[in-house]
Amino acid sequence: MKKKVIKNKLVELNPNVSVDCVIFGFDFEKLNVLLIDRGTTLGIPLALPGNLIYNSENLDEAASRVLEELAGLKNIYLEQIGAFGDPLRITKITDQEWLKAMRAEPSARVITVAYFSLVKMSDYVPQASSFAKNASWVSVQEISELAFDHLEILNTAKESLKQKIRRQPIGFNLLPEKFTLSQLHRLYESILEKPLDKRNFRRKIQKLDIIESLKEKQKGVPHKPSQLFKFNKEKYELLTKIGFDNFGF
Amino acid sequence: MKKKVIKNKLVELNPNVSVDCVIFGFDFEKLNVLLIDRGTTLGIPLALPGNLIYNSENLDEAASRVLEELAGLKNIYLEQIGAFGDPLRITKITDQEWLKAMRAEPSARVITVAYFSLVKMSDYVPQASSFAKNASWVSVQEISELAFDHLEILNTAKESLKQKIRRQPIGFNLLPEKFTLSQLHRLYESILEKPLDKRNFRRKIQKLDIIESLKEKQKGVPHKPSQLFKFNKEKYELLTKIGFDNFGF
DNA sequence: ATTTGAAAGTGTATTAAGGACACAAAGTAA
DNA sequence: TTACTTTGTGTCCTTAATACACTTTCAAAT
Repeated sequence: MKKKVIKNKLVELNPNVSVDCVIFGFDFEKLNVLLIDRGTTLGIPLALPGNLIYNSENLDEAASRVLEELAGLKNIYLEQIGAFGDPLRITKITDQEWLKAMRAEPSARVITVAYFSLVKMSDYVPQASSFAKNASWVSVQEISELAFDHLEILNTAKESLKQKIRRQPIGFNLLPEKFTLSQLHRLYESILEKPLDKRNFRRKIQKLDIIESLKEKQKGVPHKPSQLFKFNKEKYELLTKIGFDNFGF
Repeated sequence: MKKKVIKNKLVELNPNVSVDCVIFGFDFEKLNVLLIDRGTTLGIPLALPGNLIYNSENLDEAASRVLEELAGLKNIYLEQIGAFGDPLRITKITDQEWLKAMRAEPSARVITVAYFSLVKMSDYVPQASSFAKNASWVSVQEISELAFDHLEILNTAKESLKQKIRRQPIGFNLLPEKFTLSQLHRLYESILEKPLDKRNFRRKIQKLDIIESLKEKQKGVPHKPSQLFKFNKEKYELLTKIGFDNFGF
C-alpha cells in the first residue's frame, strides 16, 4: 500500500469524507453484520467499520482499504450503496482521527460513502487482528440501534442487497466453496426476508444452470446427508454477457 | 432559503463535496439531458449542472437547491445514484467557486454525489434564466463526451433510471398531466433502450390500473386522434403500500 | 436391533404472465 | 376521393409462478 509511504499533501486524510462498510456474513441460519464496539463504558451503540479517506485514493480503493485494515479481508465483493451526509454527522465526536482532522479544519463536516460487502464468515474470525477484539458478528434482525446514522445506512444496505440478489447471483460470495441447496435456500430467505417454497426454489436455481453438483455429500449429520454443490462462475459470466439480470425472486 | 443569510462557518461552501444532477427530459421522441456549456471557446465539453454543497445542508437539499438555482425547477423527482470520487476530479479547474475553495484548502479534492431527476420538458425552457443561456437539452443518444467524469455519471444515471422504471412507474414525472398511451410507450422504449410490443405494452400498463382515460382526445393531428390519459396517483400509492415493486419490464 | 427424529429430495396440476402477430378505424392533407 | 398516418384492438402459444405431501437416509437413543 502506497498511502502512508509518500509524504505529501495528496496522501493526507480528507477530513470531510469517510467510507463505512456494511459487511454481511451468513452463518447458515441468518444474515449477520460485522459491527464495532467503540465504547469503553456501557451503553455506547455499536458502529459500522469505517474511516476517513485519503486524498490519494478513490472511493472504491478506500473501501477496500478499510476492509483490509480493519478486518484483514482482501478481494471481497464490494458495492457502493450511496452517500450519506447530514450536517448532523458532526456528532461523530468520539472518532479520534476525525477529531484530529476537525482541529485542522473546524468548519467541515463529514459525508460518508457507504458500501456493502459480502464475505464468507469463515474468512473473518474476530480473534484474528487487534481491531478484531472490538468487532463482532451481530444478527441483522437483532439490530435496533447503531451509532451516528449507521442504522439508516444498514437499512439502505439491506434493501440494496435485496434488490441486487433478485438480479444477480451474488449470494455465493456469502457461502463456502461447497454448499448445499438448503443452505442456499436459507440464504435467499434470510436476505429477502420471506419464505420461499423449497421445491420451487430448487427448481428455479437448478434451471439457471450456474451451480454444479459435486460427487461429495455432507457427512456426520444426524439425518439424510445433503448433496454438495459448487458455483459455476463460467456459466454465470455467460449469463451476464447476454444481459441476463433477472432471477425472478 | 437560509444558506446565504446566516453568516457563520456552517454556511460556508464545502470545498470537498459537490452535487451533480442528471436532469432527464422527454420530448415524446427520445430521452434528453440538460447540459451546460461552460466554454467561452470552442471544443470545451459540456457538463452536468452541479455545484459545491454548503456545510449547512444535507445532500438531498443541496441537489434540490442546485436544481432550483440553476434551472428554476422546484419539487422535482430526485434520486441519488451514488458518489464519484477519483482524485483525478481535481482536474475540475475551470469552476470558479471550486478554485476559490481550493485556495483556502489546497490539499483537498472533490468528490461528487450524483442525482438523477425527471422533469417535464415544458417546465424548463432554456430562455427562462440567466444560467439558461448556457444550458440546453441534448439527446442522450448523441452524447459521447462530457467534462470531468460526467460521462460515467450519465451512464450510471441511465442504468439507475432503467432499473428504477422496471420497478416503479416514475415515468409519469417526465410527461405532462395528459398524455397518450403512445407517448408513454415511446417513453418506456427510450428509457429501456429496446422496442416493446405495442399491444403487450398497452395491456400491461392498463392492467396495473394506475392510469385513467379522460373524456378528451388529441386534436389537430393528421391521423386518428388518440385517447388522453392521466396518472392516478392514489392507486399507485396503494400499490406501493402493499410492497408492489415489479412492473415486469 | 429397532425405533425415533430430522432434514433431504422429488413431481404434478393449476394459474398467471410474457411474447408474437395483423388489420380495421379515424382523422388530415393533397 | 384518395392517400397517408397513427390509433386501437384479440387470440394463441409458450413460459414462468405457485401450491402442495410423502418417501428416503442418516445418526442417536433406547
